[in-house]
Amino acid sequence: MRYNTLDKRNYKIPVSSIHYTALAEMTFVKDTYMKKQKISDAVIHRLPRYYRYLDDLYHKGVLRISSSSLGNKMDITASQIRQDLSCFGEFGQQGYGYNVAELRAEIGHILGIDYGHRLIIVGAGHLGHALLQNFDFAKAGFHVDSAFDISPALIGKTVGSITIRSMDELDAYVAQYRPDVAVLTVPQSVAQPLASRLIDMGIRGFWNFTNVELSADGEDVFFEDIHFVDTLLTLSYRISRT
Amino acid sequence: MRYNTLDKRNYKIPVSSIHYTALAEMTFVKDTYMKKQKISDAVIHRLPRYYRYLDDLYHKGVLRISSSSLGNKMDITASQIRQDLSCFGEFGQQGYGYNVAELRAEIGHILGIDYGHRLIIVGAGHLGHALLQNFDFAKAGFHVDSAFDISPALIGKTVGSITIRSMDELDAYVAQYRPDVAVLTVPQSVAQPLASRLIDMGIRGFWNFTNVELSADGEDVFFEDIHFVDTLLTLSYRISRT
DNA sequence: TAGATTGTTAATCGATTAACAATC
DNA sequence: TAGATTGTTAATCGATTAACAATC
Repeated sequence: MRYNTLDKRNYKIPVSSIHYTALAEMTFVKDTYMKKQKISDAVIHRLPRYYRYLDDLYHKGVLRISSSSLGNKMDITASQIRQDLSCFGEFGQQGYGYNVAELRAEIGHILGIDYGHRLIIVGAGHLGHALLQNFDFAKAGFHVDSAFDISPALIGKTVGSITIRSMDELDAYVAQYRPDVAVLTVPQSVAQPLASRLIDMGIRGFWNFTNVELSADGEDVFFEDIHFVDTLLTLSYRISRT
Repeated sequence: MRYNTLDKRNYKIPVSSIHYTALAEMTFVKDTYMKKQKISDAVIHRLPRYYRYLDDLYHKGVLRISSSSLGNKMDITASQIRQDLSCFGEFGQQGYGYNVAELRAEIGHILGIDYGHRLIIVGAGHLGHALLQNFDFAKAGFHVDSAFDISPALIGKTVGSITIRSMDELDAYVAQYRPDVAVLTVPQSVAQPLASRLIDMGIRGFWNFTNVELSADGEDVFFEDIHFVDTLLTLSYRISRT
């Protein structure tokens, strides 16, 4: 059922025969050689939103949906949905639309939700604490391995099922358990040196809650920044001119 | 010194003679009538980042900067910076560049940082609490007026200088003090009805930490969403394919 | 089957980058 | 002054939308 268009002559091979990671990065050209097909940031940033809407439909028991009715709900064009999805494969059926459960699973898979990523929380102050208490990491397919802080008042404390460890144990812990992602809920001043240290230890993903932009020279590292101030300023801009 | 190009013939009038709010929304056309010149979302979302970099330079004591050196720091083109700024006026000087303090102040002004916006925090659970404790609202030009919760365990408690009020007092409070923005740190299930209620009471800006998209039918209301799950899924996507 | 809806190609629209005259 | 750098117009690039043959 699921096929992927591979070259200009529309020669198709089953998606299942290609490793998924590779799929998003390549497309075949006429001579059947591979060539990188970059997925634009605009598309990538829409994927979680697609997932959110499909997950909602799924839990409401909706079985199928067309690009046009999904577009209505999401306030985007049906064309955009079909164009976006076509970056990753063919998930629909003419005359029918998309099977909600199937498309939800496919997009979840593209997002890596079923990969079993593990993360650590570095900085267990109010914000780190709030994430530990409230945030449903499993919803994004993540498992919280451990949390770290320098404060003696916090070390040893248990939040949910997680016991806060001393920062002194960080290096040994990362070396042994090799988490995929570090959540940075530390003061700004220590963010970059800490990130550099974690990168050296092999961590390649950062969920960065500090208000600084982090850098990793040359390495294959990804930062996802939550810039609270920036979003609040955007809101300030909008309400200031009406 | 600061002028704004107003029509196709490059007739210029001093920026100071136009009310700032209006400036971003209009441009003159040949017949000198006003016409809306929409500032694109792409530009708007870069403004806080410009502010952040300029604020940093300012605090480091840097007096002037050219678009090309700022572009180097920010990893964008000098063209883009000049193009973006030209939406709002002329802030530089040929052969010199931009005065850091002046440009910082101008962009701050465009963002409404000096407007004196007031906000309330609705939901004083872990996340609301963390924001009250840690977040420097003043940095974005906001003042926290009050916080609200339904939990008897929280009502009456003081966090920093803010005493948490009962949700029962919300309507009367908003009617009397008319805050500009509401921070929504409440459970998903109550987010939309609560937002609708606050919109009815005249609130037009929402800093939304719930994972649902809110709607305001027809009204002139702005939502700035912090979708934690979405950003974490974006990170998941990126680390899953390398 | 006929109607609906896909995936994809082509057309359009908008955003980014380059180039350059103006001028500090 | 000469060099540097702006603001702006033009060129390019990329993203969105429209259109439609394929087909369930």
